[in-house]
Amino acid sequence: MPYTAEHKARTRARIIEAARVLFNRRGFEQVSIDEIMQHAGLTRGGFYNHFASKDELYAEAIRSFTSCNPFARRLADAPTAPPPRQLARQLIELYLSDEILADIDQHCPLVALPSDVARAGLEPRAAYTNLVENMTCVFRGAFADDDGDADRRALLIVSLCVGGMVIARTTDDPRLRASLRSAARAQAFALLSDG
Amino acid sequence: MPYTAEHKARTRARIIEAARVLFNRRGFEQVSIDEIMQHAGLTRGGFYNHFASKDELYAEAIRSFTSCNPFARRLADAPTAPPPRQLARQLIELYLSDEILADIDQHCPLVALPSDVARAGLEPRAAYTNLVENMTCVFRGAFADDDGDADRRALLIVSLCVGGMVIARTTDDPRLRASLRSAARAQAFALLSDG
DNA sequence: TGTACATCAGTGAACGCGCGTTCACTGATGTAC
DNA sequence: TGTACATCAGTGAACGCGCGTTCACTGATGTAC
Repeated sequence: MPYTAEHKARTRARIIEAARVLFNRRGFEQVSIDEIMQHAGLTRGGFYNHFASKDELYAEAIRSFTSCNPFARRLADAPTAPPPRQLARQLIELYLSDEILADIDQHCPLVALPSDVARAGLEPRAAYTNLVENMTCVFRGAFADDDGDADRRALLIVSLCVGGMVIARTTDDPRLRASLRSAARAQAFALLSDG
Repeated sequence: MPYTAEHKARTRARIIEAARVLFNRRGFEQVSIDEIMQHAGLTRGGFYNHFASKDELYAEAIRSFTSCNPFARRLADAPTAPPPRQLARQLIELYLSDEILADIDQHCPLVALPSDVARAGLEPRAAYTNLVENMTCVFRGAFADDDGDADRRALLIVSLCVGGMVIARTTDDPRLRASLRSAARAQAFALLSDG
């Protein structure tokens, strides 16, 4: 057995991470396998030692989003996190922040890839749905268990965050980019507070 | 002057309409000029009699949405339309309706093409921004001129409509598709009412 | 410990295909007479 | 009214390029002895 299985797994993970970043930045079709492999420090030909096709890589990359964006990392800290409502506020703030908007590589796939995923196969769409559910679930946690209006509020916060960021990311007008997000932030906070 | 200018304008409009439908359905890069021209009942070569490049057509197609979707048509009826606030309600209802969600060809580019436009050139992004502004402006009209909070509310309604539809369109979960839109509709109505 | 070997991760040239774009042309049409 | 003509919208073959994929290969590595 030349090269350990672990060695191959690490290389594979490196390719997926490179793909995640590049897909997020420029979309699935706009990124070539050549580029992904270079970004991972490899050359074109080796790709098919790890994946059957570019499509297979796409599904893997979307799945990997769940564990690699700052939002998800913030959530992973949950045990040491502040109480639910305060955590929710921090996540809204982070989600709509200038830092995230400015750093395309860190964008949430809900924001970065909706059109791409909508046209993709079943696997990517299921991964996307899963992400929406996870995000909603976090905000749901900020309300009382017996709060009949909590589900609706959580969904609204998600819609505001995603909607605000999608438009902000797409438009080229700096004022609109700012006012959209500050309006969404204030409204999301209001939804959290008067619950 | 063989062929009237009007003849050429009609052909051009036919190409734009074909492009609008196909881009909306499958995205910018996934649709070839060949396909668009066929869809318009023409052949590949004639394309460059009407447009300098595929990018130029893209911007035109986005702009054309302003005049050829149910949302815009509803607006064109303005003279005979109900008072601004009631019109706004009708437009929200329409934007988030089952009918629109089910008919991909009719989707608003704000919902159908965000990832594509975000990666496109200046022209498409400017056209997108323009659409956001037009939409915001309509909802702004539902509030008093001297209402200092109106701009913010109008932006929130746009964010909710677009955000709700973007996620609904992308997810494959029917319950989520429904609950997102009904929550967004209720909240948008609330924003209109207690202004 | 040192060496020969088998494995297979990684290489890079090549292939085939589709797409955006160009170009020489064709033929339908409005105009001048 | 009829005809010859100039224009240019529309045609379709061709070009060049980039991409996904294939393939014969190389050489680094763990293992057996």
